[in-house]
Amino acid sequence: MSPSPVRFSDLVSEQSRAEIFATVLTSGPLSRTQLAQRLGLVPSSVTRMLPPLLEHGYLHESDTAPNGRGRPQKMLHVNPDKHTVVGIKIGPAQVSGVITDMAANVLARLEEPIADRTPETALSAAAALTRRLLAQTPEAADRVLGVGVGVSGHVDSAAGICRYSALLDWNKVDVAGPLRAATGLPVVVNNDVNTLVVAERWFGQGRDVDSFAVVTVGPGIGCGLLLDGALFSGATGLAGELGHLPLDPAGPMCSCGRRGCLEALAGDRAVLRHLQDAGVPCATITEAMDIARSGSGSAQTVARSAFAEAGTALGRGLAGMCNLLNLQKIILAGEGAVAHDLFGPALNQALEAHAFSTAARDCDIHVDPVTHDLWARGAACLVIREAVGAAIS
Amino acid sequence: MSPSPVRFSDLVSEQSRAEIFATVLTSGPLSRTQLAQRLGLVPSSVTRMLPPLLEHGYLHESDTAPNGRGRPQKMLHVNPDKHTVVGIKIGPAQVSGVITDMAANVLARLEEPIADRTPETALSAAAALTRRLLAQTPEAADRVLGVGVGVSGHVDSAAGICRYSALLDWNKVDVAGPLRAATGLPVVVNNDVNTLVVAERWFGQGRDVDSFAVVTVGPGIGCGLLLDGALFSGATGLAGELGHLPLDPAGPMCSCGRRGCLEALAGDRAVLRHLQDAGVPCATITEAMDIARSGSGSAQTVARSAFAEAGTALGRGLAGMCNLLNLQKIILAGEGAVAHDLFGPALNQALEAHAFSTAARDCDIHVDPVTHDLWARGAACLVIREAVGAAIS
DNA sequence: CGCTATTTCTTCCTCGTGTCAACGAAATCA
DNA sequence: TGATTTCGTTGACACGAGGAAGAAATAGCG
Repeated sequence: MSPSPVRFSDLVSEQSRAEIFATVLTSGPLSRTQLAQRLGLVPSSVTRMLPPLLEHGYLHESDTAPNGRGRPQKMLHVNPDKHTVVGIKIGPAQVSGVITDMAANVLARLEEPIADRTPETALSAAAALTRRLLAQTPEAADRVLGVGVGVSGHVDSAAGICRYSALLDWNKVDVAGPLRAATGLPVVVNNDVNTLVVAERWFGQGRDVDSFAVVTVGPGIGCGLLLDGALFSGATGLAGELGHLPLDPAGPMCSCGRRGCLEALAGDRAVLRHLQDAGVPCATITEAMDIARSGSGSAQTVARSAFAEAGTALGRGLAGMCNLLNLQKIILAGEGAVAHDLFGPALNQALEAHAFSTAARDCDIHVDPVTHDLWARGAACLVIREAVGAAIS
Repeated sequence: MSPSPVRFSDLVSEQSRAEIFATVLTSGPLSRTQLAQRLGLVPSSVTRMLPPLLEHGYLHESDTAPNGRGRPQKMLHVNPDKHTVVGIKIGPAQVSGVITDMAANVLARLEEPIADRTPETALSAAAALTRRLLAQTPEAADRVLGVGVGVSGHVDSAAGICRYSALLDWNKVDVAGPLRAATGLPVVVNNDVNTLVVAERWFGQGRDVDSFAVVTVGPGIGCGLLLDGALFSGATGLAGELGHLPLDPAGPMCSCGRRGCLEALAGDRAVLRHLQDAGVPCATITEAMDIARSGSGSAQTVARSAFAEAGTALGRGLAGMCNLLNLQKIILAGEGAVAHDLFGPALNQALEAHAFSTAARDCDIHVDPVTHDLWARGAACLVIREAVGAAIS
């Protein structure tokens, strides 16, 4: 039942071929000349590299399109159906998965609540989900390159393990091993926000941006970094812990035990606490958004100021990050990003106020419309990235 | 009088030759086999690349040293006297310069107070200093590779201009142009802290560290970053503005006009303010150190707590940076680093308290004994780096 | 002393990838 | 129809890298 993995890397072994593929994949249809320019090569080099990619069907040539004067260009584009990829996101209450083609188009999606967040439960759910996804789309099953997994917390990507996750209460959990054994497929694991970074870099808002951050807003504040064109993980894979930036020595207690972390000031819990302190009954962040958007009277005022306060804290945190890293773009994602209408103005104001020199002006803030399978799609990108030899990202 | 610049890069044009030179330069004498291992090459490749470097005298071969059984190794080392380099640091009240050999050994040093900090005054002082340095060491003058300049503030290294410097009150000042015209030498400009980063990476504490920061403590808080082995400057060269990390919304006003920046909490001025508020008369930071170290009674207590408070703020700021970047090392430098005995314990405690997971344990804090020409020596390293094609750092 | 083992370095070959210059291909324009 | 323009290919060549094999220079040992 377990399909044999296709060795994409055998065909696209050389660095330059992988780069050609990656460039065509992310930068849409390109003529040979355009491709050469983008890669800093001379056209003849591109010509020499192409045959294997075309013969094996990784790239296609479209009909010639007249282009004013001169010989028309033959556009190259990837054949998205050549391979498929599975992406899995492991959350504390559910495991969600997608199967996508090479362009990260979702072909099928599944989701499964899990009874507890033990590694055994989560990983067997992930394996089951993978099997069901493959069974559901048999035409994709024999072309699967591998499985990408996004896990919240401190992930050692090379070893395929999760070192520590507060959200999942995991400690040194081997993720790649069990999944590889259960599915017979190559498995790539990374931090969940890093999967978003790769996805944005390849197919999203980070396509032509050399330095950006993806900041997820929700129960916690997460952050993934792409610096000078490369995913940045830090010395031990811990980079991006924006959520625990100390912002206020007199601030509220954070779940990590310290005072005034960004997460304690701008996470869901901070908004809810603000409402409760003001005597407005409210249990979930969705409810808080409803009150702020369409509530009435003082409850609405309180709710709005709760989100504004969170936005101010987030703005100060992002300003700190911009000061330190001089990013070109920050992409706000995650479940909480839908409340951007509520915290956005305060965020921008605080960012502008605390950013040094041109740091805020240099940095675009972009809100990514949160689709439900964004996480899993990001995880799928991990495998595509791995397959082309990390030529990009 | 102006010596003709030697085109080092013409001889060491190829990437790999530059890498060989850089590796021998920074990693001491190496045999061909060791060199190959370090560069991830096979020994024969090293053999093939060496002849031009040896012929032109950039590298020397020492006598064979018996090495137990087997053919003895012939060690390679750089010939530091092959070229010389000028390093200039432009400060608000003085310009200092050094002339060094290829190993950044200082051959001569000069310093000149400047009457005002206008670009004209500072740059003509820098040019004069360069001329005097070369006149002073005629044996070095005909072998000068170029001039490296370190300037505080926001520097566009590629364009050779200082975009903005609060300390110097400069705005879009062309630094490289006038100096090149006045000296007839190639000029490399960068942020002053970045020159320290390069120096540490090449000859100092960052030699084998892939991700570290140099944090300068003094009137202001500066920071230069080396991330994943490369100097990180950010999108517009502004990266490293650690000094204006917002740490306390209720904190004191910063010179930048905001409240609670790290610089306002941990810079020299913060310490002095603390003393003044407590009624201890004290004009300079050196005086404050004296009081804290060898003062008496309540004045000493106040001074000590002033430094401790600064250390706590710095620790919180560094914790934020560690959380975000998961650095392997932080090197404390700058004039204020000599007060490490006074603020160090508080710094470490705050760092440990606010760092997430293993971020603090993963990160060594190192204090660099501040030598007087550290800055200018760093600027000299800029040129060496440029000459070898930025093969390292 | 001569032999072998050992380590270092070199020589020679092939391969992959890049450039350059010249040519062929396919359209528009006159 | 032919000139022009742009795109792509072909073939000759350079160069860095790897691999196999051999030369160089030592220590140890009978």
